[in-house]
Amino acid sequence: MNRRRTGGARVKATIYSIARELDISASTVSRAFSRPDMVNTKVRERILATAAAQGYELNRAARGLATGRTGLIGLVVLDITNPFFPPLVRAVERAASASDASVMLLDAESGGQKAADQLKRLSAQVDGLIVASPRLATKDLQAAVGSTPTVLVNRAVRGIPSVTCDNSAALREAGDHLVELGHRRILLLRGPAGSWAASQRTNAVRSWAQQTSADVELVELGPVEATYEAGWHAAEAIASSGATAIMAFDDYLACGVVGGLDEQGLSVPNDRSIIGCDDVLLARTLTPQLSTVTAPFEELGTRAVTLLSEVSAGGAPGNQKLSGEYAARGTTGRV
Amino acid sequence: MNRRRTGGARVKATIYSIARELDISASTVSRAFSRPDMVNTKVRERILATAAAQGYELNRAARGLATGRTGLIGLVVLDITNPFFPPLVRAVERAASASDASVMLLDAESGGQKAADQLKRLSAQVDGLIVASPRLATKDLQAAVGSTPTVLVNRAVRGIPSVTCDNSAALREAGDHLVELGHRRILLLRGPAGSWAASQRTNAVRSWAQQTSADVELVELGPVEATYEAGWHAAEAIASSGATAIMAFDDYLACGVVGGLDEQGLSVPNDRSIIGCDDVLLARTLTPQLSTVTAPFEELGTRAVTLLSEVSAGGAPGNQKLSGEYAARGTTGRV
DNA sequence: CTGAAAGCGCTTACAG
DNA sequence: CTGAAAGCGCTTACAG
Repeated sequence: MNRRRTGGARVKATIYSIARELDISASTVSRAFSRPDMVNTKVRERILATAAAQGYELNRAARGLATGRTGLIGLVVLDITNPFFPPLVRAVERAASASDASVMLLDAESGGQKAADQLKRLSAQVDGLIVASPRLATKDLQAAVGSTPTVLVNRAVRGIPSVTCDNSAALREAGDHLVELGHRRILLLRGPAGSWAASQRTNAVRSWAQQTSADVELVELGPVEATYEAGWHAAEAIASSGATAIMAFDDYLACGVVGGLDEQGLSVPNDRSIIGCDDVLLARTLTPQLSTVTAPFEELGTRAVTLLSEVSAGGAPGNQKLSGEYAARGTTGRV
Repeated sequence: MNRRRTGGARVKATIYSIARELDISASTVSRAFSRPDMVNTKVRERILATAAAQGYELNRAARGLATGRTGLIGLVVLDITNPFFPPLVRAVERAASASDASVMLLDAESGGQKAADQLKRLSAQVDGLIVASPRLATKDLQAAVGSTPTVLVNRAVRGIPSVTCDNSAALREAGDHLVELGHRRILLLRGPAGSWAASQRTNAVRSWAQQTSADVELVELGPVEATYEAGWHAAEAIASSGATAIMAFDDYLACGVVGGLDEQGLSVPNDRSIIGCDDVLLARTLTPQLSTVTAPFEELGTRAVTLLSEVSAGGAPGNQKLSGEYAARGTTGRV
């Protein structure tokens, strides 16, 4: 057996290969990485140097086995293809890597039993779960999650910490803005049935409509899927509803409505005004730009990661509420 | 110490806890999961039953340590926020989970040294890497990847297998379509400097322009970033270029141009025609829908995963070329 | 088909 | 500050 050795040993670098080369114990090498202040500075430096020379990379699976912590965060999204999720994924990824964790992504593809099974499998491999998958049935969720620390995004389930976005103030403001612009008959295009966010937003708009001093008439349409197509198809009914302004569940849906209204020969904001929610990429690429309620993606992600580490540490944090802000842009005009 | 025991043992389920309960060896339990046909059917059934009863989930990190394969695929994307990536991520995720692997996501956030470091770290934790990050410097890429099996998406680097999309035929077709519609002065809005896909597409359009029998004059603008804003800002120059049609590097950029042209008082397709590339979500949500060259996301993802497993198995597959198709939609009209 | 045993690459309590 | 040793939860060659 003629092992090729060029310069350093060409064997796989481990704490042992480093220890051998330096003639010290593997324990010390291990400590140099896991608890650097426990080892002599000189020694540590030599370890780091030969680690670099050998191209050593810590094997996280092995560490995970020894410590019981994998350094992995499972991130479950409803549908990565929905423009709401990419900015959230990015924020979570950033926050995770800041705390030296990596993220395993699971695209739940709209929930269903398969998603529940995959979630169950995932939950066993990670330190914690961040779930942004509003459609997963609560029971499946609880069952799949088991005892894995979990935090929910934009959804509240009894007993599971969450970070949610309270848009009621912003939606009020949005409604008031429409009133100022002279709108009186306003259509609320409700989001998906069973979506926590959808019912929150619906309630917020309803209560605004009831409490406003103006003589507002709220027409409701839905529930509908939160997709462009759904919005597009709703446009006909919207056009004939007599409403001059639309408050849509989210931007994605709102963009579809704008497209569909165009098909009906109606232009925004001249013929109709519309307001979305979330401020996703589509909101900015729409011409004119969509008036909307912004979602603080960056913070949603950061807080989710922070909450998760609190749960992992044994805490029982409550629900964190962030809030969106109304941004009047190009799709709201005088009646 | 009063351990609570309700029904089954409340200890963590492992192959040992199952073995103990069934009074068999852990080896057999292990085989029941890793190589089921090696164990007696009856025995296997009992194992599976008590595993379910105990809520056992295989610890993949432990398996990984033992086998040297983690069951993890690292997926590196340039920028998850760019609409090109979500469909790709989804396709990869699907294909991975079909072969019982999970994906670890790394958002390279436009490359840079940080991304290279993160990649290096990631590469040590996964069985293989799928890299869709055109900006990562080739050297960094090669260094970070080391000996980890890797496949590139939409980029070709000597010595690394890849799956790319050859759009030249579709771009020719797109060009011909513009000519048919009466366009003669056509502006090529080039993508980012250093992007492999951008140079491919640029070359394809140039060679089409040279070879076409029509009297086409190709005006070039760029390189520019592939973002909405970049497209938007390019619109002024485009408007004054005298070109009646634009072929843009990708859809994202094209949508920005449409927005910017609108700002210039120019409408699409009446005043200008435009064609994008990739067929991302934005292409469909634009009003009118964007004429574009479609990218076969699903296949891109599937093939990448397949290629990766070939590399892991010791093969040295070459580059796989898929191809896009021209889809004439609403943004191309008569001059 | 099954079991005993060694090993994967770390960590960490314990003893120095 | 350092080392020897046990252990994390699996897999697998080897012997039966």
